[in-house]
Parts: sequence; structure tokens; C-alpha cells
Amino acid sequence: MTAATREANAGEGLTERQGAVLEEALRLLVDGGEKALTTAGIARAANCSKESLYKWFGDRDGLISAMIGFQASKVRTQDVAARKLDADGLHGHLITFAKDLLEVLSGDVSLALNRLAIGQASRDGSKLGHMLQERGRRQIGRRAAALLEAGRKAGLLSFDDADEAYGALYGLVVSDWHLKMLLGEEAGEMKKGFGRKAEQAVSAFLALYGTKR
Amino acid sequence: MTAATREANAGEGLTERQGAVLEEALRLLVDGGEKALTTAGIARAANCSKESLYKWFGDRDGLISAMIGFQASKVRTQDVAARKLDADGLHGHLITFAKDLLEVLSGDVSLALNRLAIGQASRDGSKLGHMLQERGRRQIGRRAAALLEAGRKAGLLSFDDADEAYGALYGLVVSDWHLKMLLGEEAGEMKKGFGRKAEQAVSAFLALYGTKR
DNA sequence: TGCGAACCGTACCGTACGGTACTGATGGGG
DNA sequence: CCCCATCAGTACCGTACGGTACGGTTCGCA
Repeated sequence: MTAATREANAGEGLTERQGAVLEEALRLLVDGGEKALTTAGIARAANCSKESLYKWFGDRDGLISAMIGFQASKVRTQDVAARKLDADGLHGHLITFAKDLLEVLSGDVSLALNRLAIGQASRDGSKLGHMLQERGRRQIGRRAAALLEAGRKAGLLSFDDADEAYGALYGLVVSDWHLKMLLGEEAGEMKKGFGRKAEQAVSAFLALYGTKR
Repeated sequence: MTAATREANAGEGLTERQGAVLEEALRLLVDGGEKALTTAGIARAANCSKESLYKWFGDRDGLISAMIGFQASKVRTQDVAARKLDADGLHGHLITFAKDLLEVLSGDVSLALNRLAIGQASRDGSKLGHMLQERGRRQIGRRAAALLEAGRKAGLLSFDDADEAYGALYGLVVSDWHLKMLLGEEAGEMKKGFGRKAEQAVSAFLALYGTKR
């Protein structure tokens, strides 16, 4: 809301100390959920004063926004090397992308932040929700778009609407696993199936959008 | 937790009055999110006393469980008529199923209950999450499984693992729309695209698992 | 008519949270 | 050596919630 919030949203301009505080806040959130994310708890866990929290981040919403921005700034998605692709290369890149996507979505920090944003979606006009999608999904979406476009340029993929193709890939890879994990299904048990799931999804995607047959 | 909770979970044994109270509680939840779901607020909105709430439902968790059971008991999924299927019939049933799935997932009561269960997933051992999946998703999943099995028996579909095929169908239909809506994306704007989305998804699914080509 | 159960409305209690104010300690710059 | 900014720690305030207790009312039933 205030200057402090705006500065936090920029993702930069954060003291190392402030980053450490946000790190501790994320740990609290992961361990105990939204209920554990109290200002007093953060101050206690991070050995700082509540007054400093309010000076740095404005209010609780600003602090949460800063947490999202801070976490997003740590996850940098490297663009795929834009070399020419053959069929095996595309297949491999798609597999890697699918595994990375499942890995990111099943990360406990990602799950905790998504739960937090979803819980607040009704009362804050989905400000956090938009932020999460802009900062998190947009990144991995761009990576996928670049990969799909490279596949099309190499004559390996055929689609009219890139968004539609990406939607199909995302759905085939993720299905309802994300929701199940958000609802509390043990992520540890599911991670063992990620490899098989990724291969099945990529095979299906290539059957739908691949030119080789 | 207590006898009251168990009775509520059974979905039956609810007085008409109690059903009306749960209806009002659901309305509060839809309108104002979890924060608006206070015992005092429910009592005020439903013109009942807090004491009655605690007598009927035990505690707040029991009341929420009763809300989930109550809502699930209202949504009865009619099994598909088990007549013999031709290709057009299967296609039509799949389209209907896809539209119904999108319609259910985008309903405001469904979204509100999913948000509530996700928000509590960290602190209640995912009790509500399991209940939501058992009572809600399981129903529509069974309907889909019956439809897919009928398609296979009619020689129109070919798959080894029914769960895998259902996962692909679900992913193609829903993609990331559910998450976007949970995060606060305006559901009204998206509903216009449901028809096209359903057709695309069913076409893709039939391209993957259909025997006719 | 009298009785008891169910229930509404409300007052009440303990607790915990968000946010503010104050005190004392530390440390760097003139 | 002093001054001032920063920050930790804590006490504090108002509020709101979950849960309980109690008085008053309605209604079914003998």
C-alpha cells in the first residue's frame, strides 16, 4: 500500500537483513501455514522487532507481498538454448520442462504461498493472486512458449494458437495433481511418479501437436 | 470430532432448520470468504443462537465439515445412461461431461469451499481436503470412469489405465483454469470460453484415446 | 393447565492478533 | 567525545474471535 510496500514489490532494494527476515517468514509459513504467520511470530523467529517489520514493509499485506516478490526473485528460469532442435532434443527439453514444472509446483514454499494467496483471494481483490501469477507462472510460461515456438520453427510442432498448445501441455503434465497437493495430499508420496507422469504427458502432447508420426 | 460432527458428516440426520443454517453459512462464505465465516455471523445471518450451532455441530470444524457434506449431498451426479454408444454419442457425452466439469469447478460455492479447505490444509492435517475430494471429486470421477469404460466396451476408446486416461481428460479440460479461478480470476469472464474449451479438449482426448481415426 | 425440551438473543470470558509507543543499546560520523 | 539514527525487546491498546452461560420465549404433550 505505502512506499514500503511498493519498494518491496520491486523485488529489489532489500537489505540483506530484510531478506533474512523474509526467509524466516517463509519458513514460518511453510511450517505452520497462514495461522503461524503472525507479526509477533516473525519478529521472534527473525530476532527483530515488530516496529522494524512495520517500518520496512508497511503492514502485514506489504510483508506478504514482499515475501512473494522475494521468493520469485530467487527462482530464475533460464531460457532454453536457442540452438536448432531435432526431434530428440525437443523431446528431451519437453521432458525437462515437465519435470521442472512438477518440481516447482510441488515445492513446499510454492504450495504455501499459493495456499496463502488462495486463502486471501476472497478478501483482497485477488491482489496476491495476480502477483503470484505474474511473478511465478508468467516466467515458466514464457519458457514454455519459447520452447514451443522453437519447436514450430524447426518444423517439429504444428499448432495455430500457442496459448492453446501450452494449455494442453500444462494440463497433460499437471492434471489435478496441483489441486490435490494444495488440498494437503502428501507431496512426498507423489514425487516418485513425476518421471513417469512427465514422459506420458510429453508423449501425449507430441502425439497431439508433433509433426513426426 | 464429536458425535455431532460425525452425524453431520453422515450428510443425513439434518433437520430442515439445520440445513437452512448451513445454507446461510455457505452464502456467508461465498460472499465474504473464510474471514466472514464467524460463528456470530452465522448465528446472526441464520437467526439462530450460537449455542444451537455448538449443540448441533460441536465446534467450528464440525460446522465446516457439515457445510461440505451438505453441499455435496445436494450435487447428485446422474450416471450416464448405459445404452450402447456410437461415436457421436460418446463425443456428445464427453462434451457434456467437460462442460459440466467446468461448470461445477467454476461455481462460486465450489470455489469458496475449495479455498476454505486449501486455507486449512496446513493446520488440520488436510481433513477437509480429503473430505472435499472424497465427496466432490470422487463423484464426478466415477461418472467419468463409467463413461470411459462404456466407450472402451463399445470399441470406441482404447486405453490400458483408466486413471491415466481420466487424468489426461481432466487436464485437457481444466488445464490451469481452476487454479486461476481459485486465485481470484473473475470466473464470469472465463465462462464464455467454456464451450470452445470443452470441444477442443474432447477433440484432443479423442485424438489420443479414440480408435476411430 | 402445567411441564419440560428446544431454542433465540445476548452478555460474558479468555485469548490472540495487528498495530503503536516507549526504552535502552549499539554503532558510525563529525 | 558527543550526536543521532537504527534497531531489539517489550509493554500496551483496541478489536475480534471461539466458546460458554444465562434469561426469556415458544411449542409439543400429558
